[in-house]
Amino acid sequence: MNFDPAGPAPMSPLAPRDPVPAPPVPGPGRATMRDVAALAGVSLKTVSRVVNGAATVDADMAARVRRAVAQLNYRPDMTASNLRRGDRRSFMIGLMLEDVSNPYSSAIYRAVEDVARERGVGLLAGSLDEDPDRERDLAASLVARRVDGLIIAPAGRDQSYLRDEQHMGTPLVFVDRPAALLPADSVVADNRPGAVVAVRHLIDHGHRRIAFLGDLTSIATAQERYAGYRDTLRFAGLPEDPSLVLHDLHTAEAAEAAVIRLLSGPEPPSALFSGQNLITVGTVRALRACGAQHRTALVGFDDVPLADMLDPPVTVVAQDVVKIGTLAARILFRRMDGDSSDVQAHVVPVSLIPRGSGEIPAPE
Amino acid sequence: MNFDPAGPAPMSPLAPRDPVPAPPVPGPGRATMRDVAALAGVSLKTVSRVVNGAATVDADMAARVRRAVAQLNYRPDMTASNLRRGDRRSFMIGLMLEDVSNPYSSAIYRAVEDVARERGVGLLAGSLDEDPDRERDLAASLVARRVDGLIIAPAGRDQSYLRDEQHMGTPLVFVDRPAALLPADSVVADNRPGAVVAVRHLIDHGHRRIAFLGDLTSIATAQERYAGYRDTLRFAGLPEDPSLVLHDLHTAEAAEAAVIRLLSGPEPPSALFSGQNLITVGTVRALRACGAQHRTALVGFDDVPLADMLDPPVTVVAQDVVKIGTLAARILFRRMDGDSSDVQAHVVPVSLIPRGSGEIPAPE
DNA sequence: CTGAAAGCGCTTACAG
DNA sequence: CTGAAAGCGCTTACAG
Repeated sequence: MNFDPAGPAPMSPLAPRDPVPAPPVPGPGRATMRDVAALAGVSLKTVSRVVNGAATVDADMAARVRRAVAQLNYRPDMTASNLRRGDRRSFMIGLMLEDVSNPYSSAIYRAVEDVARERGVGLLAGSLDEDPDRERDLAASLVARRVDGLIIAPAGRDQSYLRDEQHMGTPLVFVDRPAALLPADSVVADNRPGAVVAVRHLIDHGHRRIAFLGDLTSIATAQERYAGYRDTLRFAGLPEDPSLVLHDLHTAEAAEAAVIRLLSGPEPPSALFSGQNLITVGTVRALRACGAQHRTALVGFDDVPLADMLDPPVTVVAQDVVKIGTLAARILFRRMDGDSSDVQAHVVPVSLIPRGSGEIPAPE
Repeated sequence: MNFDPAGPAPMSPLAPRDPVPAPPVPGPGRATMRDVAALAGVSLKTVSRVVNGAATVDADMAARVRRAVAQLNYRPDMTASNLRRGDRRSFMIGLMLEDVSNPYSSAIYRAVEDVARERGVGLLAGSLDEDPDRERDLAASLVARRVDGLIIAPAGRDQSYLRDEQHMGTPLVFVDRPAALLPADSVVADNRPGAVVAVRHLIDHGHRRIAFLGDLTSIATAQERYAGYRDTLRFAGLPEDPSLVLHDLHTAEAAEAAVIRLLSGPEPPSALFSGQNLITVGTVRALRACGAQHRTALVGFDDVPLADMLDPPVTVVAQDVVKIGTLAARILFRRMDGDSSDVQAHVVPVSLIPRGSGEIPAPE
């Protein structure tokens, strides 16, 4: 069967469709409060009162103002009112994330957005891509835009450059990773104990050769998870085999290649602990490529979409990302409201979700 | 084996850790250009020149200014300079998405961010959750913040409320879905032909009872994809069975429940066309729950992470999301740069990725 | 090359 | 209850 159905033919990319003869042409400039005042025959200040909903305005005047507002299509300029107002609040907060297109980052974004929206606060966000220079650039640009607070998943190993801004009164809350060389609130997952639970789970299923697949060693959470892995091996009296420790696997592709090499080696591990969601994805691909998915156990840190539908389903230690983002936002707003209590490091618990891959037993 | 390894004990949630005695206390107010000028013993205007990198400043004076800037920890206030500058540019654009935590939306965000970053432009973004009221609220708040342009994946069926803003000179570009009742540039996927390709693929594998699993009928892309489904059935001379057409499946959960009911019915379809990524996820779950994943064919619109690792791997018609976002951003900046050519509807092609689920043949 | 004056769009602080 | 004046932090347009 081979045919072309009715309906519009597929169009070439970028082809114009329905060209509109009249493009949007800028008309006259924007109306200001002055213009509204002139049209309504009142003072500028009266317009200001009406626009800001002050109760003490004569009903007649208010009506005239509203008519002028509608007629001129007047839109208040928040930017100008912020400048003059005493508190200088911009009603924007900055959000610095690893990569907005990563599910972890975007879940944080959404959680923060939901809290900010209740207060009429906008989000100005950007991705850092693990680049400390980008971190500093983005921070500077957010400060220049006078955000009222900053939520940061830091890329670099030193946030002391923010000290001055902090002393100027901009609250700072760190998510996912704590601040380095700067006292500031933070909300992070229970990384080290979470890794302990993951590795212990594998040991409990009889494994003694357990590989660690870690993210960039520059990342605090990667360090913590590795520490949990080592702690657990040591406590169980198992040797740490350096050939089973793979660091700096930042992408799914890097993890996939590294795990294929590992499994093709002379003494492959019987179990894998993956330190992060993209690494877990690459590891799943590698196991499949080697046909080892049913004999090599796997526990991943961070949940992965559709992990429960894979064969075998993937056991993970899951973070409560929404809780982390929501908590960070609440703390930030509390600080913006004047809370000056001691800085706190909040730790959000993780949970082991056994699904199958982590319960594969060690060969006798 | 059951033990507790060394290392820090798991902490209770929200427990304070490393309490810092000295909380961040706001110090003196922010330094202004006036303060810098006074300290450096020059005029305000000279400070302005130095800060903005004007070449025509005496080296000695410039050095004094720079020293004062460092000493006072002066940070330029972009918000104030924007107000005075002739062009009134805020160097921010607004981005209105369905849901930032959805992979489709966050991929658009990242693509737009990458283009905006090259120009030093920040992103002010928000989620609409298919709510037309939220769309209007967010648009109003972005306009009040004087964004230089707007990229919109609209939720409602009427964007004419933006006409005035458009005439005021704010460029508007629509992504994923075209603008309704407003002439504006748009960048959308090749929805209807993409659906044709998907359904034809199933027919080519012998299927005659093909179900349509669609998103909210209020969504333009859902309408287009449904139209493509109908076109293809009609052209193939197949009857459209209303019991096989399921609309308004907006979440994975809704899709899962509906597909389970469908498959448990008297005359289940032999193939499924899923109209969107979350629906595909729910459908995969439903097929698995019914044990039907190897006998019921499935083609999904939009790619799904790990779709290639499922059993069977899921055949999809994939959009080039990065291209859509990048193109929308480029068009917006071109408009901001003064391009006043005709409004265009850009269509980005989709591609069929056969992986297994779509190639399951019809029973005899 | 440098600076005093005026003003961006609005709100504050004060008189009437 | 209403409005004329001053000023938020900065840049423009103009003299020197």
